[in-house]
Amino acid sequence: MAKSGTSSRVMAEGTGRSTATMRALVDAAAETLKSEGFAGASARAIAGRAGCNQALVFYYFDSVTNLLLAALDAVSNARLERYRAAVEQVSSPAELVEVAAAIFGEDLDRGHVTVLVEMIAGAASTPGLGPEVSARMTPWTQFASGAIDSALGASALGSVIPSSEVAYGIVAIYLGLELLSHLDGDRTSALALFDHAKQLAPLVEALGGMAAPTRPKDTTGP
Amino acid sequence: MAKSGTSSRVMAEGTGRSTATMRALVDAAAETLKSEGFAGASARAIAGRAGCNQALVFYYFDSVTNLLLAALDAVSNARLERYRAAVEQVSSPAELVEVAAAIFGEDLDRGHVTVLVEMIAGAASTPGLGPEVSARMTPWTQFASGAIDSALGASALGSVIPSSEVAYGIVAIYLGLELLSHLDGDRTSALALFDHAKQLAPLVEALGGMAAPTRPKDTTGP
DNA sequence: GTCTATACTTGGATAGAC
DNA sequence: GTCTATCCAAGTATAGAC
Repeated sequence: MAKSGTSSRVMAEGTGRSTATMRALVDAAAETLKSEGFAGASARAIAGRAGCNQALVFYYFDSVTNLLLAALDAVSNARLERYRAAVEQVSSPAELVEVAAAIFGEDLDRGHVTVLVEMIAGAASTPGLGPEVSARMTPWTQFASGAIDSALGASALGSVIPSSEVAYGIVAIYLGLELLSHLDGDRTSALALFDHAKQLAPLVEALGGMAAPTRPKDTTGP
Repeated sequence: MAKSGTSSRVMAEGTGRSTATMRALVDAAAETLKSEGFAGASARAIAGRAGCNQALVFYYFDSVTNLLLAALDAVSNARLERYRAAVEQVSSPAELVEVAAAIFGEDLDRGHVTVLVEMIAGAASTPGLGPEVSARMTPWTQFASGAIDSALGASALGSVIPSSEVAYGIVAIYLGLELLSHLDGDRTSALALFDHAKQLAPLVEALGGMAAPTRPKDTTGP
């Protein structure tokens, strides 16, 4: 699943060219998934975009599928970090919706979620790919769950609807909005939804306050 | 876009065998999209499942893409009719969520939304397919919009959030839940969300009543 | 209408030169 | 490490026999 037996332990500097083309391939794989989709992400198409030879795909990753998974890892990890950093300074539902909308706007423009969606949909056609992609989804549902908990407080509406299930729904919305907005090249319809969600946030806050045992804005101080 | 120049005007009975295999191909195309995904839906795979020769795909539909679109049409229309019939007897938000959950459960089990999702995701890799698929999505957003209007009443929350935008979000959730639940073969997580939505429906009703100029359950009588 | 046969293209993957 | 050359499998699409 990892790599061939090449330069996996020498990641620091050493063979500068090798890791460079490796990264080029990973980047090109992500870009190809965005513009050509899973079915169009062939070794030749990816290598062509990376500016190198098709054989290098197999030299570095053993198979096209492995390369695509590496691309998924790269995009997923980078974005997860971005979301984490942004959500860290958030405490209220309204704020949470606001930053979520902003970063999701980036995702729509840059096509980050496309990579995810194409891999999920493409998993059906490649034996064994499903579990691999599925494993890479759990960090997202877990992250969403945690973000909801810390913004809403475990005591609030969380007692009515468990945050893990809400998180599942949030992730689903992300994927679905990506599918729709990518299909007709229109990100405004998707972002409009976030605007409305922002309007609804105070309502959630009020309801949470009613059910909760008086928990103020929670500044996670140790 | 339609067919070759074969038996398009003789659809009644006449050439019984021809329309039979045509339907077999359409059905097989849908099934192949469900189990093998867009990338695995080749003329050979589909014809094999239909129990006929690969060449018939091109005889009847000119191209694989056209056959896949025909399959999408068939599934989409059948399901739309199913939803319409069920939603007709609905007036309250709680009822709407309930029937939506029930039929969506069918969709998850039988893989109807998979066909849609695979075609949307696959559209990226086939030039010209995007607009075709997009055109087949609008009936769904329109239907959802209408269902929300008639269950909520144009006067209720509709003044805060336009039903067309909510409909966009609902369709997105359907697609996203399909992606997730299909990936890890678990429909319960998706259906649990509907259960919770049902619990929230009375709240929406109450809020709608507050904002609306006293509109009772609306039994669309002529 | 349906099948066989076939032409042509693309894609995954390997071997070996440099 | 990177490229060329190549093999082989699979796919689209057409022609023509039945």
